[in-house]
Amino acid sequence: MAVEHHSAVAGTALGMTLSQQQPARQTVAATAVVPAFALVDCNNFYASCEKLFRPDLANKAVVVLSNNDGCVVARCPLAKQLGVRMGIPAFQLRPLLQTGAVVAFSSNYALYADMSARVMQTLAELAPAVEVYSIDEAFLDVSGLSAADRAQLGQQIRQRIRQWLGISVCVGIAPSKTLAKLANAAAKHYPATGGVVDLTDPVRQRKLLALTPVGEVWGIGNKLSQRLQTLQINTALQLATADAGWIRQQFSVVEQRIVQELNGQSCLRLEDLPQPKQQIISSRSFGTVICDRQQMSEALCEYISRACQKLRQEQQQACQLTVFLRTSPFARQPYYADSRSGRLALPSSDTRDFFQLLPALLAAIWRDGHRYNKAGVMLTDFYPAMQVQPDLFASASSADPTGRGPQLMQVLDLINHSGHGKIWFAGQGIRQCWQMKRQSLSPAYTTNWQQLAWVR
DNA sequence: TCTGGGGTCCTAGGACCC
DNA sequence: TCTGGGGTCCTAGGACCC
Repeated sequence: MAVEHHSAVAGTALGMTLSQQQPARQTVAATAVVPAFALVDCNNFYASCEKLFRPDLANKAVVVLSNNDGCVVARCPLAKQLGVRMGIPAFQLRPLLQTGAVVAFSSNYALYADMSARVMQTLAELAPAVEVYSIDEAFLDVSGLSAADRAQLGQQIRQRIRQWLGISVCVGIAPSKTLAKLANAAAKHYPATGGVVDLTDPVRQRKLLALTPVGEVWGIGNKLSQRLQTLQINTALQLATADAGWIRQQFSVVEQRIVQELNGQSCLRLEDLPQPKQQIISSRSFGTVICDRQQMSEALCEYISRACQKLRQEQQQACQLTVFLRTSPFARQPYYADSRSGRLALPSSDTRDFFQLLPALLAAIWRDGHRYNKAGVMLTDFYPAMQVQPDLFASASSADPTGRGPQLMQVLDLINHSGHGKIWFAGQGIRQCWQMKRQSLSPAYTTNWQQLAWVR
C-alpha cells in the first residue's frame, strides 16, 4: 500500500524544480551499465479498485476497511481531504458514514488480487524484468535507458495502465531502490511532476533528500527514526551524509545499506524471480469473541486447513506448526496471549498430520474465562515437496495409513478450486459463528461469473 | 460493542563441538 | 606497551515492509 506522506513538506518549490525535465548529461555508457530502477506504485489501490466498478461514487469519499471491518486501510483522495486518517478504527468513522459523506467497503481481496495481476501483466510487457514487490507496487529494471527514454517510459506506463485498467499509478526512477521509493513518493506528492520523477541526477537527489524527514526513508520505521533523531539525524540528507561504517556500528548492516542506497549506490538487486516462502501464516480476528474451547479448536482447524492448502500450492512441505491465540489488547479485561509449537517427525503437507498436533498445543495455551478475539497458526521449517528425505527410523504418518494422502489432498484442492462447491474436515466446524465480519463487501466483479458488473 | 493480516531480515545469546 | 578460545547452529525477539 502507499506510504503515508507528511503534508508539512514545502511542496511547490520542489514540485517546480522536479517537473522541469532537465535534459541530463547523457553519458554514453560504453562500460558497465549503471543500474536503474523504476518503482511503479498504484495510487490508493484498494479504494481505486472499488471506485472503478462504481462510477456513481466518482465524486464520493470512499474508504476500504481491513479484514473484519476493523480499521481504515485505504482512502481515495476525497476521503483524505475530509480528514479520514489511515488506520483509524471503523467505529470512529460512523458519523461520516451515517451522513453519507463517506462510503466504506469491506476488503475484497479477490478483486484486488485480480486487478493487481492485470497491472503486473501490463508492466511485464513494458520492461525486461519486473519484481512484484507488493500487491500494488513493482520495481522495473530500466538500466541502460537515456534520460529521454526513461521519461517517455514513465509516461507510457502511466498512460497504458490508466487506459487499459482504469488505475492511476506514479513512477519513481533512480539508481537505487531506496531512491526510487523516494522518487515515487515525490511523484505522488507533487502533482506538478506529472506523476513521474526521475532522480538520476545527484543534485536533484540531494534536493529531495534535504526535504525528506528521515522517518520517510524506506526501511526507517518509528523506532529507528527516534534513535536517529537523538543522534541529530533528522533528514534523509543527514542520514545520507553520515559515515556508513559508523551507522553500521550504531545500528546494523541494514542501516548501512540504506546509507549507501541513499547515495545512489545500489545494494538491493531486482528480485525478479520470486523466492520460495519460508513461513506461512493463517490468522484472523474473530467476528465475535470466542470463549468456548470447541469453537477455538474449529477456528484453528480452519486456519491449519488454509495454511496447508497454501503450502501445497507452494509445492513445499513443513515440519513445524505454531499455534497462537490472544485476547483483545484494547479490551478492559487483562490481556492474555500465548503460543506453542509442535513438530512432525517427517515434513508433510497433509492437513491431517497438522490436525493431529493441534489438541496438545491448544491444551497447553488455552485458559478458561478469557474472551479471545484472535488466533492463528504458522507453518515453518520448509522442505521442497520434491526433495523430502525420508527418516530411516521414523514410521510413516499415522494420519495417512493408506499412503495415498498426496492424492487425497490433490482431490480436495481440485474440488475447492473448481467453483462448484467446497468440502472440508469436520474439525473445521459447520456453523463457524466466529467468522470475520464483512458487512460492506463489494461483488467479485472480475473473478465470478455470477457477479459481473452490469452495463445498461 | 466496534482497532487487520502476512511476510522478511538481522542480531544477540546460548548450546555445543573441537 | 598492553592483549589469546574459535566456530557453528539454533531460537527468540525486535525491527521493518505493504
